[in-house]
Amino acid sequence: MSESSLSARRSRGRPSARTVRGGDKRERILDAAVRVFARKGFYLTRVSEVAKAAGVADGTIYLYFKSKDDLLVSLFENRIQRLLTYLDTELPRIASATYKLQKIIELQLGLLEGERDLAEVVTVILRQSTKLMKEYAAPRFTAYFDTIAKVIAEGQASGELRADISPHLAARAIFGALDAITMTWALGKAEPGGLLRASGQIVELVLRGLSPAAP
Amino acid sequence: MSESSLSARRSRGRPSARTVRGGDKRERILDAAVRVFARKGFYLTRVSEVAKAAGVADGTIYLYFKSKDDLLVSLFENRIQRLLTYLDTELPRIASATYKLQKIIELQLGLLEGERDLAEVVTVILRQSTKLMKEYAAPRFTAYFDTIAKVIAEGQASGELRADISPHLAARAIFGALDAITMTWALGKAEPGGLLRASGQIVELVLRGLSPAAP
DNA sequence: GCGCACTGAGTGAGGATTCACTCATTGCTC
DNA sequence: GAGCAATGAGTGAATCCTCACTCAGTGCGC
Repeated sequence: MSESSLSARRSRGRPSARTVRGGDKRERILDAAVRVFARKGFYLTRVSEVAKAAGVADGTIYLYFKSKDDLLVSLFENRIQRLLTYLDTELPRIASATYKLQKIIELQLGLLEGERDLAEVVTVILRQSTKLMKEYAAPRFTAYFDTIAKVIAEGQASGELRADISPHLAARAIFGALDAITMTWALGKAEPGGLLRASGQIVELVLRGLSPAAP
Repeated sequence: MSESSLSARRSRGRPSARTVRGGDKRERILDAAVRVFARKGFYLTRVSEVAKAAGVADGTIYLYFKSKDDLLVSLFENRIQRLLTYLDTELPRIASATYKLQKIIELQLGLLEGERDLAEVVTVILRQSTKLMKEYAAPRFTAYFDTIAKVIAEGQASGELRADISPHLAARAIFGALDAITMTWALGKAEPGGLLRASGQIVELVLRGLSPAAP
C-alpha cells in the first residue's frame, strides 16, 4: 500500500513538459500549494484555493496530481530533493567528520532560510497527514538520519568525536534541534538571516557536545 | 479568538463528575481518544470511532466536550499538565543549573516512556490541527521553552555553562532533540526503556555541548 | 413519576473529485 | 496559404459522499 502510494506520485499521462498554452502549469501549482498550505495547513486548504492561487481551474490540478495527498507529497519531493542531492555530492568531498557535520547543519538551515513557506510545510504541514507521515515521510526521515549517523560513526572511528554516544541517537537529536529551530522561526517572526545566525551557534553546540572528553 | 477557543475548552453544563451510571465517562473518552488519535491521526479519526472505542454513544462525547477540537485540546491539557506542574514545584528545589537541565530532560522523556500513544499525540497529532497549533499549542511550547531558557541563562550567569550561546536558541535545540527522539521512538518500535536509556546520553550530549570551553 | 444521563439515527454543510464541454493549436489536403 | 478536421489541455459546475454535530426520545435511579 505504501508502495502504491509511492508509485502513484508520478502523475499519469500528464501534458508534456512544454505545454503549448500557459507554460509550466505544474510548477505554478506547486508554487501556489506551498503558499496556501503554509498559510492554512493541509486539511484546511481547499483544492480550489490552490487552483485559484495558481490561476488555474480546479480540474487542472488533477491533470498534474493524482489527489490532494499527492500534491503535498510531490511538493516535498520536489523541493527536498535539492538538499539530498547536494549532500550526496558534497559530503564525500569533505574529509573531516566535524566539517561534514557543520556542512549538514548549514545546509539544512540554509535551504529553508529565505523560503519560509517551504520551511513551514516541511516542519509542520507535512506532519499533518498521518497517512503521509507514516507511509511516505517517515522512511525519508530515517534515510536522512542514517546519513547523519554515518558521519558521526566515522568521526567516532577516527577519534574525532566522542565514542560514548549512539550515532543514531545523536543524529536524531541533531535533526530535532534543527527542526525545532526552523519551526519556531517559521511560525514566528522569521527574521531574515535568523536561521543562518542560528546555524553557527548550533554547530558550536553540537561539535562541543560530541567532542571527545578533555583528558 | 484564541481567547475564545481557550475559554471554550471548559465544557458547558457537563454531567456532574460523579455520574450515577457508567462512572467517569469523561476519563474513558479521553483514554479512547488518545488511542484512536494515535493510530489514525486527528483528521482521519471519526468522532464516532472514539465513541465506539470508549463504549459510549456519539452524542455522549458532546456532553463532555464542545467539539472534536476541544477533545484534542482537553487531552493535551489533561495529560501534559502533570509535566508542567511537576517542573514548577521541582525545579526551584534544585540549585545547580546543570542538574536542573538533567531533570528537565529526564522528565520530558520519562513522562512519555510507557505512554506511547500519548507520546504520539504530543509529538505528531497535536500538530495536525493548524488552528490548534497556532492558537493553542504554540504559546504553550513557548512557555516551556522559556522555562528551559531561564535555566540556561542562570547557568551562564553563574559560570556553570558557556555564555556564547543564546539561551533561547539552546532551549529550542534541546526541546527539538527530545521531541525528535520521542517521535521516532513512538512511530517506530518503541522498545520499552528506550527513552530512559536515551535520556542519559542526551544529558551527556547537552551538558558537554553547553559546558564552558576547556581553558 | 420526575429529572437527568445517555442514546444513535438523522441532517446539512462542506468539499474532493469528476466529466461533458470549449477552443487554441497543429498539421493535413488541396 | 486557406480551409478543415483532429487533438487534448484546460475548465468549472454538478455530483456525491463523508462526517461533525443535533435532538427527540429512552430508561434508570430516586
